[in-house]
Amino acid sequence: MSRPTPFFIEVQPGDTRPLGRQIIDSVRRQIAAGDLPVGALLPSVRVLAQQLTINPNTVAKAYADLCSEGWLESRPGLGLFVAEARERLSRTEQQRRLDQACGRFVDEVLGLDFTSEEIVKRLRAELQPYRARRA
Amino acid sequence: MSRPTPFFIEVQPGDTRPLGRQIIDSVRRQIAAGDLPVGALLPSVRVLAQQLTINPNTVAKAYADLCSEGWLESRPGLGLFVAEARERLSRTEQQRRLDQACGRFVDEVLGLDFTSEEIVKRLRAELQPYRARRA
Amino acid sequence: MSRPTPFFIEVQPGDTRPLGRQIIDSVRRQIAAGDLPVGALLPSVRVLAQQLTINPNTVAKAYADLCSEGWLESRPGLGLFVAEARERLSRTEQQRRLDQACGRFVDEVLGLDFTSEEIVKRLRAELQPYRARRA
Amino acid sequence: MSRPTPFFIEVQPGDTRPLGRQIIDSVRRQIAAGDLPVGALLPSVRVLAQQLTINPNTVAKAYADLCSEGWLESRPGLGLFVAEARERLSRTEQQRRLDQACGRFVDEVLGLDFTSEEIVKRLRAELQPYRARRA
DNA sequence: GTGGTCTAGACCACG
DNA sequence: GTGGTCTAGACCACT
Repeated sequence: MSRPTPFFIEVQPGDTRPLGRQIIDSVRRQIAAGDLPVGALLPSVRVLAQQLTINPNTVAKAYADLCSEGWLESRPGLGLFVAEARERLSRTEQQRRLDQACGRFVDEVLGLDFTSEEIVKRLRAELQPYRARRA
Repeated sequence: MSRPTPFFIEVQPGDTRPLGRQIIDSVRRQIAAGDLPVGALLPSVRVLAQQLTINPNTVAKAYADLCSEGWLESRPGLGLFVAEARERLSRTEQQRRLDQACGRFVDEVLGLDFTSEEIVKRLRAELQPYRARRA
Repeated sequence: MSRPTPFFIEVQPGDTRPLGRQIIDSVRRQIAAGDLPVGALLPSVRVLAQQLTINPNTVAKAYADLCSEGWLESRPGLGLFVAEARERLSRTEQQRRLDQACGRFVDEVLGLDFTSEEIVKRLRAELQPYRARRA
Repeated sequence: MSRPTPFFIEVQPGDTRPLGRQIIDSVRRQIAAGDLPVGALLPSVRVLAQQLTINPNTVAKAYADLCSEGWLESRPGLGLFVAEARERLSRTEQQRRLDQACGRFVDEVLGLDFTSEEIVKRLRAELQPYRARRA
């Protein structure tokens, strides 16, 4: 019987993202980096809510989103587990999302005085840890 | 006697960004790409609003934001003009914004089945046209 | 459980500045003087609007400007907070703004019968309370 | 018979002040610095308007304001001349204007990372040329 | 409850 | 004609 994997999320005071987003992004990164292996059990809604001193509804909503995105799986009565990696989105949908992300990214860095190469280099560093799902 | 530079912007129905954001992003890209040269006169608030069939205040707000970001300059009674490029933000602030943009970008592409190289290649293509302000 | 810091702002009838400007200037001074510490929660848009008997949009606009200038930070659903101080503008941009402010100031005091020393003395007094961000 | 003193005003493209303000400020500075001596004849409204390629109404309005502030004097049929220096405003009114200018100035330099001494030093330099009216 | 966005229409200063 | 300010009221997402 697996106990919840040690699970670290902190709500950063300086972070302006909505709480739910912070949880989702954090879990996704930990899974993608391999820190949360497939089959790992996550802390329950109420435990995590208490730990972060936030509203349980916020946690439940974040978990639900992670399930519908295919990162987590709910086994009723047992809890939430990290799901097997699987292709969920069509190729064209994935391409669409990549395009959209690239567009937003460029909009955000447009006025900054960096060369394309500086930007790409910085981005590579950020991408580096997350190879788990592809290998 | 400078007439407004031909100026193309369309409000895409499928675009989820707020209207004002779409205007801001479009103008910034056209300036950064060199399509709107320094000193160019922009279409008036009322004209653009009518052209896009949106509320003039929405346009005015977008223009105002572009002014405070240093892309445009207002001449009372005359109109809005593309401003001289200048390095407005401190180096550390620029780095902070690049970091933040990279973080958001990775959060968006995390579950997609692309290699880092595929992602970087796609991004390079998106960045390609915008060298004006740096060269 | 932080309640909004007691927050005093009054719309002066004799003040010719736009309402939004009065709010912005007042908040900036209170932050710079240390009366509003980092992390302090500001009164909500609706509450302040009611307190000043002005339109909520006017307050929202002022708050938004303070955010984009880096004085405040928005946490969706929670409210607006005094942001960590950070050097946002480049040195040359800061110099540019100081030059511009000096120019405007001299234009305003030109014809008044004060010596430079009288003017400087008066200005020192005005500057005195605002050392918080620099010290 | 005095001919118009050589008189230099340029409308700066980078200057965002209204045209009328630019004229007023420029004339005041030239008088206060002693470059335009008492009794000097200014170029006529239509000449200056043509020289700057702006609307004569704008020039006329600027000249009228300079007259009502006591910097210029109109001798009907002859033209506009630099007026004798005289105290036009009450002491309390002068004090009120100085206070107001100091307030605005501080509002403009608040977020900049300069010490009071740096600011005062920069301002002294700007004030330096204008002693004519007080001596 | 919070802020964010958009619409609609008024009034002002500037040219 | 231009942009800038303010008011009024609607709808959305987040907590």
